[in-house]
Amino acid sequence: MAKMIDVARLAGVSVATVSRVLAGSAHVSRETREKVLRAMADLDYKPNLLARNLRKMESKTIVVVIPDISNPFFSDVIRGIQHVAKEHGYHVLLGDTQNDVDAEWDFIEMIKERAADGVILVTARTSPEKIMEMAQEVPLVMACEYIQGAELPMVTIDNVISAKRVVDHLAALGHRRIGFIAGPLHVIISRDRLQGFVLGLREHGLEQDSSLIVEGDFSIPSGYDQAVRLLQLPEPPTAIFASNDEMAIGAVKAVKQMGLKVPQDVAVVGFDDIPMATVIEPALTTICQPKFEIGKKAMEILLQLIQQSNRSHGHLKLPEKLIVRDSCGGRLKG
Amino acid sequence: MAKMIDVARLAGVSVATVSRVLAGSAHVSRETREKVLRAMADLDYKPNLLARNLRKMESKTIVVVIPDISNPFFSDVIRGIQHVAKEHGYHVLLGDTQNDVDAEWDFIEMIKERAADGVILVTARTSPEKIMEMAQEVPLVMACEYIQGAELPMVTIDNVISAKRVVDHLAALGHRRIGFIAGPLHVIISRDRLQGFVLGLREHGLEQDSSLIVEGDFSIPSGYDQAVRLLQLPEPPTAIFASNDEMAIGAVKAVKQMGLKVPQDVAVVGFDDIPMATVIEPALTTICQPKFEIGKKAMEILLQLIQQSNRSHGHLKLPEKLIVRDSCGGRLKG
DNA sequence: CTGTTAGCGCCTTCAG
DNA sequence: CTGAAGGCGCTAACAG
Repeated sequence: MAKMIDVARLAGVSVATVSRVLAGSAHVSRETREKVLRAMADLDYKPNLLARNLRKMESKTIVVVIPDISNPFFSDVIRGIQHVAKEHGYHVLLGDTQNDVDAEWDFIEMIKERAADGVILVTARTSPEKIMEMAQEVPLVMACEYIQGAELPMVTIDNVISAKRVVDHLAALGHRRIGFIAGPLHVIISRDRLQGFVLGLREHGLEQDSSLIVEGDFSIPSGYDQAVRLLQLPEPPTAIFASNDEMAIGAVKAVKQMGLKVPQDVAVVGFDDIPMATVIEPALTTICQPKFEIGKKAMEILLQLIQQSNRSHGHLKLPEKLIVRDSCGGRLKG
Repeated sequence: MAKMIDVARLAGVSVATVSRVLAGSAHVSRETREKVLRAMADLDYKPNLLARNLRKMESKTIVVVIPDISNPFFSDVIRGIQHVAKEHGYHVLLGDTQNDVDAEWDFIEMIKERAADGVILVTARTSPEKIMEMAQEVPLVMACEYIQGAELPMVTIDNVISAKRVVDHLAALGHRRIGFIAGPLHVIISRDRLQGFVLGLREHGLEQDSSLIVEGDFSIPSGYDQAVRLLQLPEPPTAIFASNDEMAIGAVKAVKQMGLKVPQDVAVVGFDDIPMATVIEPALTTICQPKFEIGKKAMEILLQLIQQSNRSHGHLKLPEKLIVRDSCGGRLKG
């Protein structure tokens, strides 16, 4: 593998000049540049990034920490991140934690080892304190998840408002008794969605029956189980709002299993708009998070953090969209 | 950020000794080791990987090149890769090409820039010649995809046999007129699956009507369109075998749309066993590739390639599984 | 516009 | 068992 000095010798210049050509510096005469370029081509020269990185004390790499790459929700976020990363010459290291807290922290610490220049957290099971402390020292951005009141860059949607919009939709359709399958309540976005749900209920003067609120774990089976619970109530709901699409899919299965129809007997709404939402029948009405945009924005902010030590970013909330498909039907009869 | 010399000074030893402790060398007395360890802890010392990598001329990073991270098929392969990578202290760089050939090549070339020690190709749109040439020079493994007759490590299933097994299954169920939706025929695994299909037909003495073979592009809409074509034939098939699950899902939609039932009127089989296959109704009978295992195996082989220059690996074929769900029903009536 | 030179932080002989 | 010293290949002052 040819190195810089080989190019320099072949072109009859110094390594500094070669380096300048590589950097696209303007302070090189056209003919010298061409000589160098030719020598590089002749030798099939590729700069050694290991050396460059050490010299510049940067890795041109960022880590994106996600709980589980198999979860389709994250792939669009990652695509957004990679899109911006690529434009700026950054590589994206995959930090799939498989829901392991230690793994999460290991990935974050890669920055201190200079194996990465920054980190985007799309999951945060580590304690908020540790994360906030780390964010003081290294470029760190949170996406999708966030920490309440934290002074660090976070890119999410407004989960409260989004959930409330679903209730608006359901109320407009005539539903007055709505069941809610919450996500695990120890994560903040689950609590936000619940809060938005309750807010909507109140605003539309709908029943607030605590037996209509159940808690799942974001999985299809838990959506199924909790939907069964709701449907077995003495006075079952006419609509079920699940806090993510997986649980909504489970709920649809439960409704069908009990011999009822979606949306005629029970309307179902999801959250996130994953690809599966269009495959299930009926296609799911759901909230679409701008996943790609969230990834892009998170990466853009991270870049700013890396370039200057500008720690002045706060919580950015991107607009979500309500996608109306078939799982809620038209207006309720009666 | 403390560096090695700081630790050395605090512990009253030389940098060489600190380096030895870091490497876990046995040639350090217990008390010296403890002194050093304490100094490292006191200073919160983290080795600078940039420097280490340059010195050892390695990046402890591998690139996994995939066509599209949003395609759920690949996430399990990546998980397998990451699982092994992690065990061996390697990082995984994401090479999502978005189906762009140039991007593919750029990721492969990262090895020459020493930004990665090896590459796993889960897609290969670059010319076989270029890839084979590159494989001579750098550690490279192919997974899922392969190049016919190439002398490089490849980990896949046997697509011919797998497809034949599907025909076996359908034939056993009594189907004699089977439609086949091929993948894009310029990719080899599509041709393999077609070949297996024809082989099965022949073996079971079934009709070989060329109008029963159509070509899609692995997408849901193409599966839908091609299924419609098959069903509109004067003598439509009683079963449709799609070359991947997405097309099978499209086919199921087409069947239903035409007022027919799966599996009663038309059986449908897919290929790959993606998560969606269990969500669609009826749940898809399909071929399950050992994706996680393929990823693991590919990474293990890559590691061997990196460690020794052992280029003696060939084409490894892992066993697939036929997953029987509901989309084929029981035996055909009559 | 071009060349010389001093490191970046670490690992690894080679001595002792 | 421990220390001294020479680079890995590149970039960025500093000179000229």
